[in-house]
Amino acid sequence: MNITELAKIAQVSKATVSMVFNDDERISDATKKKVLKIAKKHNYRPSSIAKSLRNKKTRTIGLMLPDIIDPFFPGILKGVEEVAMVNNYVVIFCSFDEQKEKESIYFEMLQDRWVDGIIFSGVTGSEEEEGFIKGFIERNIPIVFIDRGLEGHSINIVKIDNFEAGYKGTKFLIDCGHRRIAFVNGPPDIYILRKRRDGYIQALKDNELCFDDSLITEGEFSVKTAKLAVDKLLELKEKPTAIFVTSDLVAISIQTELQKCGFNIPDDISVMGFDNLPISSMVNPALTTVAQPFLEMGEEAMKLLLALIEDQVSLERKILLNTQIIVRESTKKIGE
Amino acid sequence: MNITELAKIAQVSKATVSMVFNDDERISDATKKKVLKIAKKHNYRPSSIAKSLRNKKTRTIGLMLPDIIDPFFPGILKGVEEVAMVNNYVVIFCSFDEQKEKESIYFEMLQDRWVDGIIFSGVTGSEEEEGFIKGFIERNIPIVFIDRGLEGHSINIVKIDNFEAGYKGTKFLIDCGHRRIAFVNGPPDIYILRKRRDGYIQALKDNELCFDDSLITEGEFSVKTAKLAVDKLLELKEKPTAIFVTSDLVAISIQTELQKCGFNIPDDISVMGFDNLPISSMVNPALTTVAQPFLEMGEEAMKLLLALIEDQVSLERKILLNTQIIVRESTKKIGE
DNA sequence: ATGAAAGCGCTAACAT
DNA sequence: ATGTTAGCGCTTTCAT
Repeated sequence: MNITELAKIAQVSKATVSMVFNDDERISDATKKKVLKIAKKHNYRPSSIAKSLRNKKTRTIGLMLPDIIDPFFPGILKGVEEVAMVNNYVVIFCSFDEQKEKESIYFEMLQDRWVDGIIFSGVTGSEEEEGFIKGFIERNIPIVFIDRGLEGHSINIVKIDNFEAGYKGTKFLIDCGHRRIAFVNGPPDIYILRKRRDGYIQALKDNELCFDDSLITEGEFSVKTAKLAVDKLLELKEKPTAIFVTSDLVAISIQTELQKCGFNIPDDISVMGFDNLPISSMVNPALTTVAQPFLEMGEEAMKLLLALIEDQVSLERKILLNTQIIVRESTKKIGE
Repeated sequence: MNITELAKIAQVSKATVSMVFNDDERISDATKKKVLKIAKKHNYRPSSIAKSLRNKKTRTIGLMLPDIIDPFFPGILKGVEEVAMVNNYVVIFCSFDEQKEKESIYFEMLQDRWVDGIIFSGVTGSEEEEGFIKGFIERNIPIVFIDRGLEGHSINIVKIDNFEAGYKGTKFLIDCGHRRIAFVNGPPDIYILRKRRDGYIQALKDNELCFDDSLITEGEFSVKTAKLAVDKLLELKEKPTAIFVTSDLVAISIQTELQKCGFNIPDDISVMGFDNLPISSMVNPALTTVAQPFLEMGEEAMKLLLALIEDQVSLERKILLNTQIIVRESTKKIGE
């Protein structure tokens, strides 16, 4: 059932049917009712495809994510999806698994499909990527970044203040009385992780605590790094009383490792995570952590994208979301 | 840049351009090369939207999920996405959060957008839902279900054998020497969970073990249920030596609860989960569990959907995927 | 080997 | 208050 058939049955013109479905005020209530009734009876619904071709708007956005198994992306996806759906948009899910080739193919698909906008998390910074991104911007397809964007470009981005988060987490441990605080981080060539480390170091400095290189472990976020970090700690003659880990998953692995080595958490050592994943409240001990507002990040990114699409504004906006310390059982006050 | 403009620049007809991009053999190599070159230069790519309207095929599928935070859905999503993308399809992500209203709206959106097919996990069984599903099938839009489908309908479905999985998990514990095995399950009105329980009971029977109602706890999958289950166990005079929990997340919560009550796992009591989530290997102790092949479920669902879409077959197919026992640290052999 | 033209389902300008 | 018509970008018959 399409508009032509329906118009025939309802004995009106296609234009009238169209106007009815677009709530045009010029149509009389009588015909409006009549058309709607017949449409319902015949299960007629206007084709989004035809509309898109005609209107040059698809009410579709692309969401580019490096991964979906990593448990912080589902929250972002959900936030984006919710705001999109309420606004009658639909999201095409693109996960490129850190593969350049997949990323390129998805960029092309999104271009071919005339998406109205793109939300992008996990920029790699490759030349090819930059080319695609510039292409979209030239064609007036807005892009909103999450976490980090293209360096040296006027961009719209939603993120947390990673420096402040690193600072805040460290400060919390200091306020708990800890004086020797180890730091376990991901790869420092990732901008946001470098910032977290900077925050950690600044907090130490501001509180006149020794900053000791041997307290820092950096490497990819994995169980291996967790083991490495624990091994490193065990060899230290002067052991830290707390560890700040910039990933909940790694923090959980570290807790496990430490427990296996006979440490009691938090009595022997405090552990502080970063992310606040759903699982973090379920493990033993429940993890104290710096919470990232994943859902909100998705929501805000989508809201910003909507503004860019619909209001045609080309503002360059940075939205900074708050992190929050969630105190649970893996940290405790010491000293006095 | 569209086909008309490109045709003009290349001094050929629109038909020729179209044929070039559809690899029509009638076009000479010379013009093919010429057109492709000019297309590249002007960054021309055929519009998927216009193609869709013309061809009545969108190379788009809808994926309906009840949730995305629940950690087994990301695996499914990933499996679907991978197979879709390799075949030049795109997936519209629809999460209805167990809300009937959202579900209906998404069904309508998918209809309006002429998706070529739908993958659906989490049927609720509501009348409205059934209406939509029938509508799609009537309009020849294939639907593949994951886990469970519509009762009394010829449907295409990908799932695991939940009875066998329940049986297998229980049997493993029996083979470890356990004679009193508690069972913690989700709501038994969910078909697949009922099946898992049936498998548990059958395994007990087949091994002439007492089946004791007081060993079973059922309720929604949550921390609350975990606590409830542990409380119940503590009151038992004859304690079980093992617990089989049909959800890793709940199993992890139960481990935490038990540890807080002073139990050592697996020395005092063995715990067996169900799912094999990424996190399950990281907790302490690492969880022995019945693994569901989430990724494969998504992949197989998408492959089946492709067959239905492209071969226009209307076979009614059930794909049964294997579960697997992953032995880790939370269970141990006892007795002899 | 290539071109001309109709039509996919819709909207918007213009006409009545 | 409603109808007529052209056109969005593409494919596909049918001609040449």
